[in-house]
Amino acid sequence: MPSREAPPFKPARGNARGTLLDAAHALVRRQGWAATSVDQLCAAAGVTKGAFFHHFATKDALGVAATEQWTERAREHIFGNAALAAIADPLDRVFAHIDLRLALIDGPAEDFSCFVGTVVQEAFATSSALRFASGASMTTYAERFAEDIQQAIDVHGIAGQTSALSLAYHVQTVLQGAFVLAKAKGDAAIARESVAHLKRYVEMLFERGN
Amino acid sequence: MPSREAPPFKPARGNARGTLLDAAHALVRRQGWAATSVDQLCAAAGVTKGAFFHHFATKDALGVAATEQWTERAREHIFGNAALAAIADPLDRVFAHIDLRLALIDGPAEDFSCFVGTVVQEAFATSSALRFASGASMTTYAERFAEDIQQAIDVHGIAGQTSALSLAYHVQTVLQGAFVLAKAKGDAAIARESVAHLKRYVEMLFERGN
DNA sequence: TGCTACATACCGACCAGTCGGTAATGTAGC
DNA sequence: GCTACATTACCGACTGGTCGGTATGTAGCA
Repeated sequence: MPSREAPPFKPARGNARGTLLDAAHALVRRQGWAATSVDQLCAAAGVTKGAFFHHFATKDALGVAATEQWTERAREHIFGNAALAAIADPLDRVFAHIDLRLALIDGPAEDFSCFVGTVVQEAFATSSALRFASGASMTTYAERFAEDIQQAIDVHGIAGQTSALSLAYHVQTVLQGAFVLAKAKGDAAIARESVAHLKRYVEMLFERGN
Repeated sequence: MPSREAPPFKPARGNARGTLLDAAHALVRRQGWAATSVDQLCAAAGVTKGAFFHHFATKDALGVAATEQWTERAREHIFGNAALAAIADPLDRVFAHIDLRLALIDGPAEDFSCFVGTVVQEAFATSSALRFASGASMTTYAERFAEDIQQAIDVHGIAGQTSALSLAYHVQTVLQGAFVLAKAKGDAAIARESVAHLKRYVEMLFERGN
């Protein structure tokens, strides 16, 4: 018999904040920002309302924190992907990036769609804090991706006067639009098809494939 | 003195339904579906709650009707555009279509963004009625646009094995994504840039321009 | 002892939806 | 062309429940 009694189902003190952010990512992607209540978030995270408002001053503040965490996770999973980062040729890396995003589009839309895009679609006009955080998230991703694209341009050249940053934003646009179409059609295939068009466009710009 | 007294500001019987649909298009595009309450819709339309539930059984039912009206309006404004329909060469018509969509992207996002995309982003998993209506709206637009694209392919040919319908959906994807990016960046310019990328892609597919 | 990390109970505002009623608009019979 | 009745369009007070947020208390750790 241990001197300590068995853990009496205490929900582990100290991680309420992180659990709430995870719950936000899951619930908001499924049912949107406004339709997700603080009570629902607390129930999903297994914490009480007191814990919620201990960590976040308002629901909006949680949204901002969840957006920042989402951005950080995206950086880790996509730009931190070891196999992808190991690719020497920057253009190969750009295509591998697109292929990675394509591969992630599978199953129900609530699992692959973007938390940030969902939030900003609803809140851009009514919450400047959420609008600003969402804009920063998109900018961070695009600027980081533009670095790879610029390297590819430097090595291989590109058709027309396309800028790396503009192309990076276009990739984001296609992904965000693909999520919307997938939700409307109830099918991820339509989203993958659009990303395939996008990939072909980039191939054409770099005069590769064909 | 007329025998009839002056009209005592009666809000014109018989158009409550249409006014509510217009209010829905405006309010939902600005603040999203869930954040738009029935009371707000009534206030904006200048009708009472009694009128609302006389015409629509539920809030969802109004959403379905507003989606159908949105689809019809899009058909009129875009495919019914006289100058566009008069273009003889189908490929010219396809480019004029894209240019028209590009020209509409101006001012605040709540004025050019898509009602259907906004609704389905929030409601796809929680309201099958709204999901279905949104899917039908997107399908209607894409299938109609694909007719023009198919004619262009028949006349001019196209690179690769691209299908007209797939390309039509891709155009829609880029537009929907452009609306999301415009909201996040607080700037329509980023949306126009993506549509410019899209136009260049179509030009390359049809080996035109450059 | 004092601070952090919660929990519990509660608040007024607002939510979608209901319901009994009224006024305008057909419509059928004579 | 007038009455009787049916139908449609609309009104607004009301309901049970949920909303975001607050006030106060407490358990665990330094």
